[in-house]
Amino acid sequence: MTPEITVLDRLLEVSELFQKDMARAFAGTPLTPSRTRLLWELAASGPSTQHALATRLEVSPRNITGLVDALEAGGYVTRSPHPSDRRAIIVSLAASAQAFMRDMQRDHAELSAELLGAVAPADRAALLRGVEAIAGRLRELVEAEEQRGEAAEARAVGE
Amino acid sequence: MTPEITVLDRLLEVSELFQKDMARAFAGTPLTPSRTRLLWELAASGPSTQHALATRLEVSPRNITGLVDALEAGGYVTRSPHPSDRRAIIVSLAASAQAFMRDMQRDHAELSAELLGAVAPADRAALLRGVEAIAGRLRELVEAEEQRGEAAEARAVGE
DNA sequence: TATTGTTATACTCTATAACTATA
DNA sequence: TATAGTTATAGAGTATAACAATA
Repeated sequence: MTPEITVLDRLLEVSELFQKDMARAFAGTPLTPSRTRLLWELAASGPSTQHALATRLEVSPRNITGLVDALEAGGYVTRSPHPSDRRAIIVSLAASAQAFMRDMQRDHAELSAELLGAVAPADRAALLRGVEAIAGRLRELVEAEEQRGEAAEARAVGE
Repeated sequence: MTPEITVLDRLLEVSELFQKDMARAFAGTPLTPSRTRLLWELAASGPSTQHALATRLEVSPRNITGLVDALEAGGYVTRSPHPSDRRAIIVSLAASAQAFMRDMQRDHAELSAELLGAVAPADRAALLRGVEAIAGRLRELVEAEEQRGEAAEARAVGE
């Protein structure tokens, strides 16, 4: 009774291969998956406080301190004072990192196109719809889990 | 010029959500993604030496030592001497973990079915073909990268 | 009193290198 | 001489808790 290989397994394999590819691409640089993720977030949302980054990336503020420390040391980001709140720090992409992120985005788009190109043209629309449906359903399931978890926590606190 | 959301992005999102779901499911247990991965490997391939696990999971033998230490302490696996090679150690799933893994496989299969169920029946065949094609192409790309890397290493050693 | 970021501490994952016991 | 696993060491990601400066 060997378990069947399912669509889900293939999706997870794609993600694993993708991460392997990234790791190889960034070997020899100070960029790690977590740091790269922070750079993507900065590229997408613009200069942000560390607190905002922690919230959006769903990690602890302490964790952001470490990631920003490393990225700042590598010249990828800069820290500057918040104009009105002297407790806060604004993290921005360094000028060179902006060009770097544009390259990353271009490479990512090219890879996406390359992979979609491997799919039979007649299958592409259904593939897109199908993946969208799977992502949507999984989002629902995870959200339901989260709410159940929060409810349990609230009960525990209330006791 | 906001980057488009692509099939690849959706695939990566699915993987991220899946991992989030796993993390939630294993909260409060000593099971982490790496340890769970080792358990899956043992369930799939049967009792194995640590060296074999290191090779198949593509991590260092030292890393396996730590993972097996934790899993052994948690009662998930047992270490026993190799029958003919006194250097080697055989790692096996503990009896309780065998039942546990059957449950995991069942849950995984149910989740896969649930997600495929969210896809319009008419789209399913094309989805399967499409995801297979993407995984295949990405496998090729990563393999090509690997070989280029090895060639470069060989040149460096030869110098 | 609440919030922002940091220091302190701890655990996990991971790797390389040196070492022990065995092959 | 080569291999299996461990000890030693180190860097990275992550979390919580305590604390300083500011709101």
